[in-house]
Amino acid sequence: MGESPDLRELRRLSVADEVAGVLRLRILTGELRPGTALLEIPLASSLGVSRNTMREAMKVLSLEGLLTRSVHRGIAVAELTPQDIRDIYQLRRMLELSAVQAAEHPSKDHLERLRSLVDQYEAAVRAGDWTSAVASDLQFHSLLIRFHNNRRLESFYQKVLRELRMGMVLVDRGLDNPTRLIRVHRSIYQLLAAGKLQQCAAALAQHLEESETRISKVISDHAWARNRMPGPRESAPESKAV
Amino acid sequence: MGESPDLRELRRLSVADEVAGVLRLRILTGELRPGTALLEIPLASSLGVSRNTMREAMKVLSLEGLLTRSVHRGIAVAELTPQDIRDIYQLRRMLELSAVQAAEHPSKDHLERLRSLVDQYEAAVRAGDWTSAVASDLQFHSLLIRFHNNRRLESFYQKVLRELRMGMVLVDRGLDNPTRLIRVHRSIYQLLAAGKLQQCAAALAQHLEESETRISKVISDHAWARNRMPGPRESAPESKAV
DNA sequence: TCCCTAAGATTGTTCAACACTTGACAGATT
DNA sequence: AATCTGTCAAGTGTTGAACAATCTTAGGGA
Repeated sequence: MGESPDLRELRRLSVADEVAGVLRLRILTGELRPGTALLEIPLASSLGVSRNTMREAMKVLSLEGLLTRSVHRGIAVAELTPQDIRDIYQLRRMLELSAVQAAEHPSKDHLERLRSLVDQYEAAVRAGDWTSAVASDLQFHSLLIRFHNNRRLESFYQKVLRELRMGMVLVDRGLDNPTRLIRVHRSIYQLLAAGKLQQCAAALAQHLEESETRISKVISDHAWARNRMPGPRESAPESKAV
Repeated sequence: MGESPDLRELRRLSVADEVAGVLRLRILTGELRPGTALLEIPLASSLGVSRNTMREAMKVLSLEGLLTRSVHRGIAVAELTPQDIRDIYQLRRMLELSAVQAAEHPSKDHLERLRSLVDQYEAAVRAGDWTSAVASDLQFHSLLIRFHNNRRLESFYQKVLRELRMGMVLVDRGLDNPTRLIRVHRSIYQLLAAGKLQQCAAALAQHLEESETRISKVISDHAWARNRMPGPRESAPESKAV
């Protein structure tokens, strides 16, 4: 297929990975809704890549838990069940709270980045750009995990939050009081920067609690259209025996 | 390539996933040593599959962290750095200890499975089957995580332990005192079953400490053959920006 | 010796074909 | 009418061959 013959910027990424990136974005922004079936050939040609490349990209996303594949039946954008929400928030509590409590000597750089994300979040909310607000929100929380100083944990946590983000984008548009969340984030940041780690953890815990309540309510309300695919639905990503 | 025309047992797995399974096993048993370069075409034809299928399988394993790929330069079995060991054991402490402490009301079935793995471990050690011993060992620890009752966490943890297992198989053949580890495992199990969770956690903590010391010593000793690939080596699995 | 270039090898990507599953539909059977 | 069965189309799973892009290596020239 005819490509733009640019050598944009010495790409270090394979086309397949770029395609995975494009799809990931479309899923996370809600442009591709959960449950949507994805056909290999139309999707591949719409992006100007071959079917094999598209398959590689889809393999990536299905391992990330953003797509679910059942053999010979097709691929669809993953859907979050109430159980998924419960799992994810249990992990958030476990990992974010202990991260904050481990933040004895935060680096200037790290704090600065957190503050910047609070600002971005505020700007996005005020601008009404909900997709971008959700992104800043989750990036903020993801950055908290960095206090554990463990790359594996960080990449796992980003994967977890990506799954959540997929649900949040659809969910929170009609949020009653978004400016309140700005204050909450800012206060979490300030307590952290002031070294009041226990208070910070407490604030964070309450924030997570409210967040889970809100999203799990909406998710279970949306459980109407989920009556197809009666087969046993695996909520965890593809995996093999050890 | 000529296949066996059997319909063995209505396979629910794609060939690509089966191939991934074969390679995973070869890596985890140490048949494929860390650092080994993998060529697509020879490997594919040796398993009787096409190159595309082999690529899909390799994509899976590289996302699992068992293979490292650098564009246009090839794929190799991943190597554990001392930093990796540190990360992994930090996670093990964080997740296994809290799991044990959460085991207030263990199910009969769960306890039974743990006990069975202790037995398997003992049998493997006595039989001198080190590969299988390592497998039982890590399965035991992986099963501890189940007390968290969180599928995402469980599948993440299995991935982490797989990375570790790759290193352990090469490492521990000349272990000075393997029967001592049998006693340690058994005592961890017994404390758990007796509900003495704090003592159990303490024993587990010490066990992990010794284990880390032992393996990190051997890993850093083995750091001689690691002088190729001077480029920036990513130890975390492939990932994209959020 | 050092730099440059060309050749070879290997990966990245595309294309076209075929086999196999699945789901749906139409006709036959009761 | 309801159910069963065979057929068929759509879509995925897999293959094999080709070409493009890139890295590595070996020579050749200064």
